[in-house]
This record gives sequence, C-alpha cells and structure tokens, in this order.
Amino acid sequence: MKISETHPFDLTPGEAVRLQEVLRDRVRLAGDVGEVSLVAGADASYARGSDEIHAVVVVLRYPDLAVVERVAASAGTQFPYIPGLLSFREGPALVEACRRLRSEPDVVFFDGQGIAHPRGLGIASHMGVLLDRPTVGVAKSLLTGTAAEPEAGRGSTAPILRDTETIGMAVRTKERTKPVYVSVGHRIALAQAVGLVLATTRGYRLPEPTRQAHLFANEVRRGAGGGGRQATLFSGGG
DNA sequence: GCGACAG
DNA sequence: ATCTTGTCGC
Repeated sequence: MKISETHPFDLTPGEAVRLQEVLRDRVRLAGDVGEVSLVAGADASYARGSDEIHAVVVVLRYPDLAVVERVAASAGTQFPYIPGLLSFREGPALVEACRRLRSEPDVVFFDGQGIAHPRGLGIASHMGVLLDRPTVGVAKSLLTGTAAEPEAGRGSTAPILRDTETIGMAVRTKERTKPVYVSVGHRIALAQAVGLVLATTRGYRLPEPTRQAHLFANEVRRGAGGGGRQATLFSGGG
C-alpha cells in the first residue's frame, strides 16, 4: 500500500498536538467507497514495559472474509501512551506495516477513534490522511463524546455526540455485549462505515478485520524475539 | 483546581 | 496495551 505522505514522528507531545491541529483539516468525512472487495484491519501489540511496537495489517476478501494477506512490522518508540496522542506511539510501526502491504484494500479499520477525538484526528483519521485511503476507527471504548446505550438487538446504534454534533456511532455488533464505537477515519461516510463494521462481524464483538489483526499482532509479538519483519501471503483460496 | 482519558 | 485463573452466564 503506497504511503501518500509522511512527516516526522519524533515529536514532543506539544508538537504532536500542533501537528494534529494542522492535519485535521485534511480529513474527509464523506466519500463513497463503492464496490468493496477487500477490507483490512490494522492493530498493534507490545509487551508491558516495552517500547517495541509490533504492528500488523490483515487483509480480508469481502464479503466472504477469507484472509488474503498479512504483513507485520516492528519499530521502537520513545513516545509514551498519552490519551489523544496514540498515533504518535503506534503510528510509525503501523505506517511501515502498511507500506509492506501488496494489496490495495478498499478500506482499512484501525483500533481506536477516527474523528471522535478531542482534536478530530484519532489514529484512524491520522493514518487515513497519510495513506490517502478510506479508513474507519473501531474503538472498544470512548475517548471523548457521549453516547446513549444502543437497543439490545444486534445492529442497533446510538450516535456519539459532542454537543449537538454526531461524531460517530455506538454499534451493537453482538447481543448482550458492550457496543463498539465507530467513527469516520477518512474518505468514507459514517453510514457506510457502520454498515461495513456490521457486515464484517461474525459472532464476536469485534469485526473480523480488527479481530484477525488483533490475533496476528499478538502472534507476532510472542514470536518476535526482537526481530523486525515478516510477511505472509495467501493466494485466493476460493 | 479536579476528574477523564482510544491503546 | 499487558499481566493473569478461574468462573459466571448465555
């Protein structure tokens, strides 16, 4: 996957905030992804006290959700986890993993917020701008904004509000389970983002692209004796 | 000033 | 995010 744009990541928290305020104006909240044939999930993993980030991207064919490609990249970081600045910690490894991808997914799901962020630039939006590709934020909890509890049934939604503005959607992907929080990353409409999350969920709380990325990231970390690269490709099995 | 706070 | 066994509920 081609990286459209880049910038330094070794910034101070203050510089990172200023960069977010510049990049947020580049985010596109609309866009029709059209016919979807490949959906990717990206995630990162790391050991408790470690600053070695293991990032992965897993590409699934849509709508059958067969895994078509997996790539991983590991990178050290000095940036700590600070709420609101997650992408400055996980971003470098994620960008490198994206760069190693041969596939051109129609949309990429990231673990965390899109525009449902204090400055409108969660990790999904940030990565979307750098990749210039449609991205969606799928978070397990809220960073900012409020949302009512969606109705009990799978597929129910409730808007994530910041004042009167809808910045995302709480989505019940599985009954009797806490909802996931979906927000536009870049170049996609919220309704289509929510539709894709529901269409790629199979019996678990998290959509398959995200879930598969989660599993693979842990696999990479466990087996990464400090190494850096690995990639796995699957030819179409249909 | 205090509490909240993606992963 | 990670550590970490069993356990209660569907």
